[in-house]
Amino acid sequence: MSSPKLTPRPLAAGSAARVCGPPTKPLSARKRPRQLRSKQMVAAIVQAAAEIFAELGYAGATTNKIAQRAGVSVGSLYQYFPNKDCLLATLLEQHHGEVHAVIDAAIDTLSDPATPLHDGLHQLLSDLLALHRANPALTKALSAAVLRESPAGNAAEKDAHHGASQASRVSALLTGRADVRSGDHTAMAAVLGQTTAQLTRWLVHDAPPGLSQDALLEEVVQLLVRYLRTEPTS
Amino acid sequence: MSSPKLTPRPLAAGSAARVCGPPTKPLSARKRPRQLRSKQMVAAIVQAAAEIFAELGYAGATTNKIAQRAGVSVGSLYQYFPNKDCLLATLLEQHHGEVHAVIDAAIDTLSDPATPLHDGLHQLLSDLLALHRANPALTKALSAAVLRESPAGNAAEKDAHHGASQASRVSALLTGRADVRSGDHTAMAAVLGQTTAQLTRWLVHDAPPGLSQDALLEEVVQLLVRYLRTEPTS
DNA sequence: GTATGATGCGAATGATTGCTCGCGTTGTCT
DNA sequence: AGACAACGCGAGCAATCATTCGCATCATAC
Repeated sequence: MSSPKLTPRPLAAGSAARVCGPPTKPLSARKRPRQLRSKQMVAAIVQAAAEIFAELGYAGATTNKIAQRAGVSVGSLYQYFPNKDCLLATLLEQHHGEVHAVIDAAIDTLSDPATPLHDGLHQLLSDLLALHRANPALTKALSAAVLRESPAGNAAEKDAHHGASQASRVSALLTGRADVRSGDHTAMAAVLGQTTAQLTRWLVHDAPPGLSQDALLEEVVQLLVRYLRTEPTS
Repeated sequence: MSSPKLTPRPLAAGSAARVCGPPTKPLSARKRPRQLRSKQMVAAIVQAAAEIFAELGYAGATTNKIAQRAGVSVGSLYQYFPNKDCLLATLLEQHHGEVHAVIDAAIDTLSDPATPLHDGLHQLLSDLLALHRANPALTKALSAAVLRESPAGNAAEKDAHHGASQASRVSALLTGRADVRSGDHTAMAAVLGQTTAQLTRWLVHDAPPGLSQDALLEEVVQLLVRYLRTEPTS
């Protein structure tokens, strides 16, 4: 449906800037943009892909539509992106980069013992929310696409890698703060991370009607703060 | 890609037991199984659809493969299911039914003030986990399919409806229990529900390696209990 | 200025798929 | 037995899509 099967798709991988489709052997890399116009073209294609994926979702998007929106021909698109999945991988990588930046900032903020847990988490959640709200349709499409199997192998790996490193930083953070209760900080960091990620998505994409976003955001912050803080007395 | 566009797919909706594709006008219902063999056939098709969706995901599944697995012809399949989406809708409805049953049971359990918050929530989480573990691949495929737009319109509606009724029951439950802190119980019920749903999926499908499932389950229970309970002192 | 490779193009290819249609079978009623 | 309807079949239609290929155009080195 979207990958090499018999004869007409023996091609493999490489992307605008890196390899991308790592499944099979013949890892023939794709061309890299050298001249100015081709770099602009790649940028236009990525932008168009973001729009089309946002509008139609991964399944509904077609490489022809993306090329058309970008104002280039399909052939040109395939000159820099070996296949549709690589477009997705590029977008995913970009988005993950933004998310990780926000998280890193939050980790830094909370590394200062003077920052109240509540404030740091509130800041994190609002930043994440703002990020998703900048283009809700795209983030939704990306989340959906990630769920399919074999989305974009190496983007997932890269994300998992960075994610793991962040998880250990968070774990250390928890251990370092006096206002965080003791416990298995590794597990707590994992729960914290997932809860943040999942509930952020929820707030942006399926906000329950009739409840204020701000109120819900504060509820989520409460959820996290109460989970982490040392009991007032106990 | 999967729905009527020009001329060759003017058909509309109806399912093995109910209408299913509510988008356009000509709501010509599908045949209903009357004789025994046709009922068996419908059951076989549903079973095969569950297997194929689980193995290949929604996108990878084809009606021909499903029919083949069920040991019937495509034509027969289309006699009872107007389109691929209806197969998904049927599976979704079935799964939602199971989930809601578990939740209802938990609500009942927790309605008894003698049941500790922790125990009731632990029970809920483990039941949900068991449910997902019964067929992880299928539940994963279903979650992924739901994320696409226009998955199966009326299954989503039905679920939303039942979900809303459960949310208000949970809200009342929170208000009724002495060990639950005061606050916006409507919002809290929403957060509670989402957290439960999302983290359950996480535990089943992306369990972080190196951490015991039981330990993580207990962490999630802690997350919820600490969120809800009245502060030991304050 | 002209040779050479990078760049760009888009019609065409080959495969896949959702779904229909005409015909043969089985079950039921009388 | 005869007749009618429910049932079941699967080749094939019409459409969609990812991807390719041969050719035209641009940039640059000489």
